[in-house]
Amino acid sequence: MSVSETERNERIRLKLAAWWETNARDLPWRFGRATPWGVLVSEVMSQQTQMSRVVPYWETWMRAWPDAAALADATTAEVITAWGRLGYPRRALRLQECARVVRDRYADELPRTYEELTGLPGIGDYTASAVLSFAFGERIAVIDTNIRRVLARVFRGVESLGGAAAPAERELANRVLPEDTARSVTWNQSVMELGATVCTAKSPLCDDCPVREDCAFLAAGRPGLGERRTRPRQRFAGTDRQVRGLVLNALRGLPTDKDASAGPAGPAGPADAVTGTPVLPRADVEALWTDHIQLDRCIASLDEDGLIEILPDGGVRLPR
DNA sequence: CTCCCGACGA
DNA sequence: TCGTCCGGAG
Repeated sequence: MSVSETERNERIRLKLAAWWETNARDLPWRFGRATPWGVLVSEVMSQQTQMSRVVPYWETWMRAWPDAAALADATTAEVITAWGRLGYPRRALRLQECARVVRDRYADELPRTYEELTGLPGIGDYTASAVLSFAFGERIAVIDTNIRRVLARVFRGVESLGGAAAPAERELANRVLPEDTARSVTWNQSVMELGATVCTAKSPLCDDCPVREDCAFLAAGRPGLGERRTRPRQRFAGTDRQVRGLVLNALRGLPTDKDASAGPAGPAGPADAVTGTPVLPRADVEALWTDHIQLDRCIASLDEDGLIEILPDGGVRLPR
């Protein structure tokens, strides 16, 4: 790295750090207010889900299950219900599996190596790196869609392309990561935050950007702005994802025994005699979606995922 | 319609 | 490396 390049990087780092001080969103798991486990939960909830939607779920979740051991002891039905409408409910299943591994294999203490973290259910490259940086304060380059976009724009003057992070992108991320450990954490957080709130994909707010004077992308006239960088997202309407969501949403809405005993007598629906888990009868299942071929395919896939259980009479329920 | 702090299996 | 998995906001 040349002297001038080093100086430029340092200038950018200082501006971002100052910007972070006054512009960081006050998320409840930031600024040392959450345990490493709490940070991990926030990262899992944030996978493909906006922070603004995550915050209330995280608050409720952490009150119910403050640590891995508590989550490990919950029933799967409770976990799926608490996941609510965050989307991608398999994440909730994996998070509980993760909690059980942490409790059983790691004595309820989150491991702090990349290899061990990525070995946990639902924890991939991004989440492992984020936990190491944000929860444990280790020096490691965090690579997510926001950071890839910001680094590509500021340092290379181009839009980041879709697909997996290329080796060149990882090299760049490691090259510009501050040597000082504490500064590397602030760097990761500030670059990510800039990408989420200012240096957005389609319409970046360059006038409000703290590094607009140093940005290669802006200097080049923002070539190819808004160019599709990620692979096209699957549409939603009419897909299996929508149908699966309908089924789970119906199951989440069923009154439980707690509702019956606590509140104004809600109609306690049909429940399994042994477990007490509320059951959605086959007739109610069929009322959810007219295409029964697709519906049954989704019921089967939900069962395979462990998100529901199918009873002999065709009714379904959340797993215990 | 696209986008949002991805992970996983085929 | 690609397809799948949710849902809401802009």
